[in-house]
Amino acid sequence: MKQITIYDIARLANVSVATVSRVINGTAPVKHSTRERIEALIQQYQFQPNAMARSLLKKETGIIGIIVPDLTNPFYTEVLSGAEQEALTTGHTFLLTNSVGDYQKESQYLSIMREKRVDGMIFLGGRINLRNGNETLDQELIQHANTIPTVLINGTVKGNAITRVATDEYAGTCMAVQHLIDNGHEHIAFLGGEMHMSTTSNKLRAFKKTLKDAGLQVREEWILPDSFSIDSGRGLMHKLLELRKKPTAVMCINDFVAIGAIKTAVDHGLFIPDDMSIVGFDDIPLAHHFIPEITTVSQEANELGRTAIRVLQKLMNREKVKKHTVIEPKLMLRKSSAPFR
Amino acid sequence: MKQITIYDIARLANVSVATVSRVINGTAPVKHSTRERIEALIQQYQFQPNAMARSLLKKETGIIGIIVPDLTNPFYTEVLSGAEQEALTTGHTFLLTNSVGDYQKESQYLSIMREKRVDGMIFLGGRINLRNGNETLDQELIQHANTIPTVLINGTVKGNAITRVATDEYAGTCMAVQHLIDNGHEHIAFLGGEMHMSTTSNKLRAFKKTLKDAGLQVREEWILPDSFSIDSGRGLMHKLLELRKKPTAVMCINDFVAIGAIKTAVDHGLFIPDDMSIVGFDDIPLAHHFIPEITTVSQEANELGRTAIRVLQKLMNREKVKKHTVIEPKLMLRKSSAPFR
DNA sequence: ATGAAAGCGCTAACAT
DNA sequence: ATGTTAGCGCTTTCAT
Repeated sequence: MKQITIYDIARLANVSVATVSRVINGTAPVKHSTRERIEALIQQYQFQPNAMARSLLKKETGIIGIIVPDLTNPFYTEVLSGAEQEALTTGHTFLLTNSVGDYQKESQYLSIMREKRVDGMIFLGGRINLRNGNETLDQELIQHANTIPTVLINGTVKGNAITRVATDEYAGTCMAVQHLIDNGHEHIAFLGGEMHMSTTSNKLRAFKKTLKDAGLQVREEWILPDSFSIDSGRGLMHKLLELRKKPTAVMCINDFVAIGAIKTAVDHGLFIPDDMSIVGFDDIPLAHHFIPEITTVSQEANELGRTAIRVLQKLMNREKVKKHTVIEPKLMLRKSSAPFR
Repeated sequence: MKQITIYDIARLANVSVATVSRVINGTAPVKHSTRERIEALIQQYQFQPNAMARSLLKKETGIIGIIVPDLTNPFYTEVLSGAEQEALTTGHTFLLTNSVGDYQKESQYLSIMREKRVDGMIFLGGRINLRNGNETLDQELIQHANTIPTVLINGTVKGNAITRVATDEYAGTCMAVQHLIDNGHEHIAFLGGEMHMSTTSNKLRAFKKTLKDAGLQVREEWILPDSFSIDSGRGLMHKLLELRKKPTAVMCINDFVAIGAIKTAVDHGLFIPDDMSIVGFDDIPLAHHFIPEITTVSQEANELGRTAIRVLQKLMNREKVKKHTVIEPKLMLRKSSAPFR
């Protein structure tokens, strides 16, 4: 099954490879008759130029490398989907890798991207979400970003050395907590997240600040980090319901935790939102299909992905870009939150 | 930012490029001292061989092309995730494209895969799920599959000309419907799906057959195709509830439709499963987190992805493979179905 | 309008 | 153990 090359076409058409190249790329005028002869041959033999060979000298691959931490998380796939739509406009395709948040895999994939000479890179999750960063990991990433145009989504590295696009999680959390306060809630808990992740500390800071500004007390026993999963939400709500003094509203680190929390609350005979208001974060598609529909903060995931690619495209064109693009979150008022009483 | 090449390293180490190539690939013994010298240089300059150049003569890219119809659909990402894990074992990376079920995009992406000389291809959705196929589209795909090892997931082309891996949707549907019958339901509806898709006709055939074998009547007004979305499920349940004679159980084309159906039913004051049993298909992660947890047929999406890659790996190694690998579905008994009355 | 030939960065015979 | 060299399939001067 030998692949047919430009030489084969040239020989069959009785022209040089240069001429064939010209008709393929339209880089120079070619006599009508010979052009037609060549085009017919290309059609007939289903000839497709070898992108490797071309990339080798053009130094462009048309590929954007993407590193995501979890392909089954709807938030990331939504970002991916937006990015894909935008990348289409410049004909770029994705080399996709799934790091599972494993730093070693991230390193491995960074190498692969370099070897394959991707035109640009998008990085999500993992090392760029560490609360205190990690010198070595950051250095490695920065070095890659020096060779390959790179955009970080919802994260950063030491010294904010790499271009990034991010939702304003702090503002988003403030909006959500304020919404609860405006509804008369004075006893509000915070559920989920891992303390060593920047997301968690950002949201928690916003949470505390908003309570304080409203003159409300921050009760440490109502601040329960753990992780980001539905199961985590279930367990945490369990803990909350065992407390002597219970909150009337709960802010969750994300929609998964909110779903878990609601499930457990419902299992315990509570009515949501009548007995307790619960709000999430992310606005995954499921959030507005769940029963009850979940009040949450939209990260505009699709837009986040699109924007990241737009910024990356500029970067690849050597245009000037803002080091930091902020996407404003939106509060999505739905059915899992209600006025107190 | 000129990329450093093997020539640069060779010059700096006072050896020939061949020697450098040898230490990089370990293809021949190199004197300890020179090896160390070279390795140090590689480290120092962060040299990474250009995969394009290598691929050009090895005729291997280490890339598997994937065409999916919808990146935001949890079923597909679950398949993708399984595939990714398996591909990792042979160091393959994914060139991912999102066809949105658009045949023209599929064609475009097929071309890209050819140009980029991917080592293999996985194809999901779109043209391979057409009930009656499409001569031209099939021909195109078959032609590509002749050059590039290709595996179809849950679909086929004319004459089953391409290797495929698929869930037994027919058997899965039979299991689910039989489960309803075993629970005393005699009035069962079928919701969702588009009639021109093979999935729909396969499941519908199974549905009718199972009812008939149980001596039950198939009522055409209870067979309501439409599409595969949550909104579709909502609309269809709406229609169902307007009927004079209502079913006591519903088989849905997939979990999305089931979710929509449940939502509408609940909105209308029905209790699920007490007033009506509803079962889905796919077992997306959400299915067992929904309230109520949804009885459904697991497609073993992760396993489906893994298997497809395993088959593809054999294909790429020119090993002999079965033209058709079947994945057996599993019935997941949960809370959205219950005995009649 | 077309052709000849150099070169992109690497590997693998073939020599030494 | 190491070097020389011929490609891999293409684009792009530079000639003609």
